[in-house]
Amino acid sequence: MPELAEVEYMRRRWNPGIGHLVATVRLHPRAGVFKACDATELARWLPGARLESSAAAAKQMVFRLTAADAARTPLWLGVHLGMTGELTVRPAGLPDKKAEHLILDQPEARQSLVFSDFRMFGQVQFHAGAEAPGWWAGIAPAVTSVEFTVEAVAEFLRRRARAPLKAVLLMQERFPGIGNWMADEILWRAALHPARRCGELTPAEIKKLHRETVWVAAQALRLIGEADPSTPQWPDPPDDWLFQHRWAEGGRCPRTKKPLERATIGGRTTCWSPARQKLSR
DNA sequence: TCCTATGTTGTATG
DNA sequence: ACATACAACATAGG
Repeated sequence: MPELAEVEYMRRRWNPGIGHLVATVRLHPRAGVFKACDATELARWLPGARLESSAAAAKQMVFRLTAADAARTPLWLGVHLGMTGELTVRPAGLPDKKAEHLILDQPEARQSLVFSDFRMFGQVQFHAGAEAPGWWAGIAPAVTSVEFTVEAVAEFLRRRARAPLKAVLLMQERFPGIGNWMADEILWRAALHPARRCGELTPAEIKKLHRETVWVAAQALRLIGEADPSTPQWPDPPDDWLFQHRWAEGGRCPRTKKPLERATIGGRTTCWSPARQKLSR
């Protein structure tokens, strides 16, 4: 279920593995999570490699390793968590569990790095070589970066004038890392109805949308992304966020105290506060 | 049994 | 070619 900040939190789960060798790799090559890569390449390159560093961008993580060959070939191990993906570090010797698709054993550190995903919407990616692979280098600039400008958002909305706002906020090529709950949170804070057509926003509304996108992403990264990754679950945002109320039966808007509404918009379950977010202006 | 689920992609249609 | 809408993917839980 992870979006931008939860992905960052999950990336840090494997931090205890950095600086240690991967002695063996265990995987189930027929699992759907290996569809986007060649599982035999993983099995060939990872044994003997050292985990050097990791990074996250949007909903994608990359783990950088150096191979055991004479050339110390740089390796890029990508993980996308899909809906139910999870990373854990487990003390060596404990039994494998169901839906664990990729296990990197680090006996030197008496631990294993585990990627599990029971629904298998997640994906493992892999590349050997100095060049950054497309699945990593091609990710759009972060919404917290200077490249994410009001003008870029305005242009993007203009080209999708007839689509509902909610659908467009989920498009990773402009809003990398934004998922279902963040999109609802942004629209609620910007006081924009999720079904509004992108083409009918005023410049002031576009500015507000941009500002709240940056704010929600930055705050989520601070509250969730920087939390202690050894806890069983990442922390939820505070009570004055829509997040805390959007699933509850009879949930109420934390600002207006009026009932929230729910419907499928842009193909996804969407929650908004009718008292704040109006369709017509 | 039917419905839901914090994601992405392929395909059909406009 | 581009924008838009939606089924499909696989599984568990209410």
